[in-house]
Amino acid sequence: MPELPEVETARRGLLPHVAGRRVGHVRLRRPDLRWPIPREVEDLLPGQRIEAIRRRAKYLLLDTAAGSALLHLGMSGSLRVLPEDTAVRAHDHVDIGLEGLDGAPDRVLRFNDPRRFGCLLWQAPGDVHPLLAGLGPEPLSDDFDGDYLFSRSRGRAAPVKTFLMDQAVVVGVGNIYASEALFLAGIRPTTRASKIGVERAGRLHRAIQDVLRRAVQQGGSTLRDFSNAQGQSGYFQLEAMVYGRENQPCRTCGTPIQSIRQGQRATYFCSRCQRS
DNA sequence: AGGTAAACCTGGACGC
DNA sequence: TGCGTCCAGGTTTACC
Repeated sequence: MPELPEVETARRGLLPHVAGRRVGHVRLRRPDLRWPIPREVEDLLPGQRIEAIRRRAKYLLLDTAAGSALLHLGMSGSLRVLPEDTAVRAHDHVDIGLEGLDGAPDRVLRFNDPRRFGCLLWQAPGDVHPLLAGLGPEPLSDDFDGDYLFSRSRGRAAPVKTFLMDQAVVVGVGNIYASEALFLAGIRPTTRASKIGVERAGRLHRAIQDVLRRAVQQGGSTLRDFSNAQGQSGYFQLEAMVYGRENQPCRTCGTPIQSIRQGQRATYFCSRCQRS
C-alpha cells in the first residue's frame, strides 16, 4: 500500500482521532510483525498521552513523554480508528486503546497487516531508532534539491530508478512514484544514475516533488475520516501516467507503455517520452 | 562501497 | 472446484 503520500495521508487521517488522547489498553494478538514487538509498547505506552503523530520517511511515530511508538505499514498494512467493540478481522494484529476526550467514547487504533512486512517498534525519548538513522532527506523538504540529487548520484552505476528508491538517497519514493517521477522528468529508468547531469537532476528533483505533492493533496482530499471502515480510499486517486499501464497508450504521445523488471520490481516507462 | 538477489508473508488473479 | 504459478505499493540481510 504505502509510499510517502499514502503514509502522509494516513497520518493526517489519524491526527484528529489520536493527538491529545490518552492510551488505554494495548493488545497484541501476535507478538511480532516483521520483528518482535518490544515490551515497551505494552509496558510504557498504556496511560501515556499521545502528544503528536509524526511521519519520517514511510514510518509513523506516535510521540508520548515515555517514548514513541514507531510504525511501518510495510506492503499491506493499514490503520483504522474504530469503536471499541468492532469485530476483529483476519490480520488485525494490534489494538491501541484511545480514551475519549470530553465524554467522547473510547476508541481503538487497530493495526491490520496481512503480509506482516510492517512493524511496531519503540524509540526512547531523545533517541533515533537505528532504522531511522541512515535515512536520506525528506523529498518535500529544503534539504532535498537538484544539486543534492546530482551529488549523490556521482559514481553510482545502478539504474536511476533503483537509485531513486534507495531510502538513503531520498526517502518516501517507492515503486509507483519512482516510475511516475521518471516519466515526468523524461528520463529512462534504466539510465545509470552516474549519467544524469546537473540539469536533468534538477528536472528529476522537481518531478519527484511534483508527483508527491499532488498525490498527498489527492489523498488528503478523499480520505477525510479514518474512522470509517475501509481506510483504503485515496489510493490511486492520482491517475498514473505509466505505472500499471503496460501496453496502454502513453497519455502524452500514444506510444504503448513498456514494462520491464529492475531489481525484481516492475518498472513502467514510455520509450518515446523517456529516451535517455 | 556499491550492486544484486534472497528473504520475510498472505491473498488475489489467472491458467489449466 | 482445485491446484499451481505469478504478482503485489517495502526493506533488511547476505553475498558477490
